Amino acid sequence: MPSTSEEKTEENVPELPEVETVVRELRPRLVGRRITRVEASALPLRQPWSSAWNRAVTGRRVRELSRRGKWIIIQLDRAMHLVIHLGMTGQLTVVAARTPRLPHTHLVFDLDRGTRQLRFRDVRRFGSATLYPNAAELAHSFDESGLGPEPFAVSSKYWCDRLGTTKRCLKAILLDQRVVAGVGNIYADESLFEAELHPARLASDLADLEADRLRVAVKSVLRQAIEQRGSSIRNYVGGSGLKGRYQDEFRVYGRAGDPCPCCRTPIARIRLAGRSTHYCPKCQRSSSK
DNA sequence: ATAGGCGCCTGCTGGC
DNA sequence: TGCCAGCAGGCGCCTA
Repeated sequence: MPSTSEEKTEENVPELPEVETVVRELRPRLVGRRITRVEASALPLRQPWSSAWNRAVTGRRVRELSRRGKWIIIQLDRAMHLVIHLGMTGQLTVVAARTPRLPHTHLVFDLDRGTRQLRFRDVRRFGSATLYPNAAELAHSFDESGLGPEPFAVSSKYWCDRLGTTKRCLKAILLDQRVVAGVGNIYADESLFEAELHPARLASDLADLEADRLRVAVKSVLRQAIEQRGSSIRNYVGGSGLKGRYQDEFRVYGRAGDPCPCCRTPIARIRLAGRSTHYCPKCQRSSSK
């Protein structure tokens, strides 16, 4: 295991592959450790950290780390669950306690004898940390928000049903966490390119074959991104100090004006579902084919 | 049901 | 050189 995990100052855009990478890298550094002290900054995150939670988590051991969509789930003793969302700029790391604390560090958990710390840093504070007393409360919370299935568990039938019964465009569908959990702006664009589908196409206008092409493309793009440890646009994510490499594989995202890797047509950039959207006007036709 | 807009928040960039 | 508008966007909320 690498001995240090330095934090970087730049930002990242954590979607499913980045969150998965964080979970994988933190798991061996966190599972089995006991939280011995908690320190919260004065500035609130999206979900303010309650001082009562300090007492609740102190003394508990970390049992397991998992991921659901873009949510990081830290299971503690007696089924208590600490759930973290990285928002836009969140970073979760385990470091030696002596490591200088960077600005915008909002939560610090001392581990074991205080030689190491779990730190949550978030420049824009779009992230959150929430404590659930048991698994049922957590499940209820996910349920209430309507969080959709994991991309790798989406069946062909579910997907075609969901797409067939909505008048929304494909980009909006992919960004909707209730349809499928974990896809954000980058992987939505990359998946639509992979599937050769125009982001503005109406979901209900797709033939089942086209819809399924998108389902498979999402899985494929996410899987490859996870293999590359996610994307580091201006930085990297995670606890091991290794950069993600998937940003080198982007075929449309952030490449407006660049030649399409398939046909050399300049990549277009439009605004869709309130997000900047990148696509190839030739490979991704707006009408069915 | 769905689109669109806003607010949250900070840091960077480009135009003048 | 300096200033400031614009932009980045996940999510929850609001209105039309």
